[in-house]
Amino acid sequence: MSNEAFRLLSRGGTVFSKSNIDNHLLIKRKESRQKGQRNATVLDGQIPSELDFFKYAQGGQGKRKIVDESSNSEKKRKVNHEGEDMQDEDELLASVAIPEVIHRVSAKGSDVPPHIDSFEALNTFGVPSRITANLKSSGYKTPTSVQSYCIPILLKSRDLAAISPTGTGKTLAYLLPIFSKLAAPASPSSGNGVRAVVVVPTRELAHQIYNECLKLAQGRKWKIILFSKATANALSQNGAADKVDIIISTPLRLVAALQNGVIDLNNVRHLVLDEADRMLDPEFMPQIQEIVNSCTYSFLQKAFFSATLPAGAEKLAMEMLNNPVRVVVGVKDTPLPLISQSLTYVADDPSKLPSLLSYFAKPYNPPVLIFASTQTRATSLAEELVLNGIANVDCLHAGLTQKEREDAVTRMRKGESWVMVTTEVMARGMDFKGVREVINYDFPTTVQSYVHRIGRTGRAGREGKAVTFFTDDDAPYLKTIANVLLQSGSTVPDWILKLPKPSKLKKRQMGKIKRPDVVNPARFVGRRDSIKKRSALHPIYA
DNA sequence: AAAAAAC
Repeated sequence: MSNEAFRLLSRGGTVFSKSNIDNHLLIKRKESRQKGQRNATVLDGQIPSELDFFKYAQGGQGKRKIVDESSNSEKKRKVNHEGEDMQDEDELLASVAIPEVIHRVSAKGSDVPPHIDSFEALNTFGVPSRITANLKSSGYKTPTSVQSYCIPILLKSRDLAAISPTGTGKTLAYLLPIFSKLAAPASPSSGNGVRAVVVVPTRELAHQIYNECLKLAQGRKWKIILFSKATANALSQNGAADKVDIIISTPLRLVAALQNGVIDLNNVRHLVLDEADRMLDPEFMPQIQEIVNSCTYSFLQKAFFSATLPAGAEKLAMEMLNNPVRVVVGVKDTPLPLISQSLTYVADDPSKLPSLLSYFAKPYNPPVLIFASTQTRATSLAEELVLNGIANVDCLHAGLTQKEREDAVTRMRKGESWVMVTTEVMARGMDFKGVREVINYDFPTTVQSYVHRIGRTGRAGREGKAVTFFTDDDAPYLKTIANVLLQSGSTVPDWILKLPKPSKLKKRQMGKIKRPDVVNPARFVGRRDSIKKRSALHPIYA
C-alpha cells in the first residue's frame, strides 16, 4: 500500500468529532489568555503570525486548518450566544502576551562581551540595517535570553559553547551573527569557497534551519545551500562552489563532498555545530573531526549549541574551542517548566497499546507527537492507531524515502497530521509550533533523549504537555527520569522517588531488554519475517 | 547500553 493510501485509510473513522476538538482548543486558548492577563511579570513573548514556520514550509500556504476553523467557530459562538463583536480569535490572541519563563543566565570566559537588551542595540555592532529590517518583518521583537547573550559574543568573533533549553531561539542566536559578519553576499573580495557552515544531525533539521536562513536573507542575493546529493553535485560545476555564503548540512553528506573533492572548507569563517552533544557522539565524532580539520581559515570561529551537554561531551567541546565563552541559560539538562510532565505506569509492553487507545478516547489536543524506540515499532504503532480508527495518523522515521520524509514534515507543518508517530529522528530541534502534547510510548534511554523529545512541545513560551509510559522493564532508569521531572517543577509519585539507585548490573540488564518488533504481536503471529524496514505501512496491508 | 541517524 502506498503512503497516500495509508493517509486515506487513516482519515477514516474518527474517534472524536471535529467539534469536540475545537471546543477543547477554545478552552486551551481561553486559559492562556486569562493567564496572560493576570500574570504581572509578562514579557512580550507572543508569537507574531509572521514568525510562524507554516508559511515557510514547502507547499504550506497559510495557517493550519484546525486553528482556522476553531477561530471561525469561536466567532460564530460569540455572535450567537454572547452577542460580542466579531473580533477574530487570532487577533485576540495576538494582543495578549504569552507568559515567558525568565531564565537564569550564566556567561563565563575571559572578557565576556555584555549582552544586549534589544535588537536595536545591534546598530552599535555594525549589523547591516537590511538584517535588522528582516528581523522586524519576520516578527522578531525582543531577543530571548540565549539571543541577547550569544549574539554579541559571536559578533565579537569569540568561540562559544551555548546551552539553552528547547524552543528558546538558538537558531537565530547563531544565524544572525553569521549574516552580519559575512556583511554581503559572496564577491571576489570575500575569497573563494563557502564562508559559513552549519552542521546538524538530521536532514529535517537542516531543512528547517535553511528556512530560517531564508527569512534573514530576504532582499539580498545570498547564496545559501541546503546540502544534498543534488546540491553538492551542482557545486562541482565550474566555480559554483566559490560563490557560496552558507551551507547547512548533515555530517556524512559534507564529509562525502569533501572526499569527492566537490568542495573545500578552506574559506570557512564560521562553523556552527547545532545539537552539539549529539554531533560529538562516537558515531558522528570522526566526521566532525574531519570537518573541523578541513576548516583551515586562520580566523575560524566555532560555536556549539544545544539544550543538553553532558560532562563528557562538554569536555570534548571545550577542547575544540579557542578561548571560548560558555553560556548557560536556565538549568542545564532540564526541560522547560512550561511543559507539564507526567509518568504513566503501563505494566508491560502489550499493555501500552490499550493505554494509548484509552488516552485517545478522551479529548486531546492535536497535533500529538508519539515517540517509539525503533522504526518498525513506529510503523507498527501508526498502523494500530489507524486500524483503531484514530484520525489523521502519520508516521515519520529515517527508514522512509526522502520524499516520504519531506511529505510527512509538510503535512505536520500544515496541520494535516493530528497524530505523528516517530523515532529519535524527530527528537531534536524540530520546531512544530502547534505541538501541544508529546507521548513517550517507549521509555527514552537517556536524560538527553527525554529532554529533547518532550522539548518538541512548549516552544517559544507556549505551554505543553508530556506523557511518558513506563513498564516494569523500564524500572532501572525510572528514577533518573523522575528526577528530571522533579527538577523542572512537575510532580512525581512518592514511591518512584523512593526507589533505590539503579545498580550498574540492572542498567546493563535493561540494555538487553528487547521490545517486540511490533506493538501488537497478536496481529502478526507467524508473519514477523515479512516486516520490511523501508515501508510506511506493514506489507500485511499492501 | 542500544537504537537511530548520517551516505
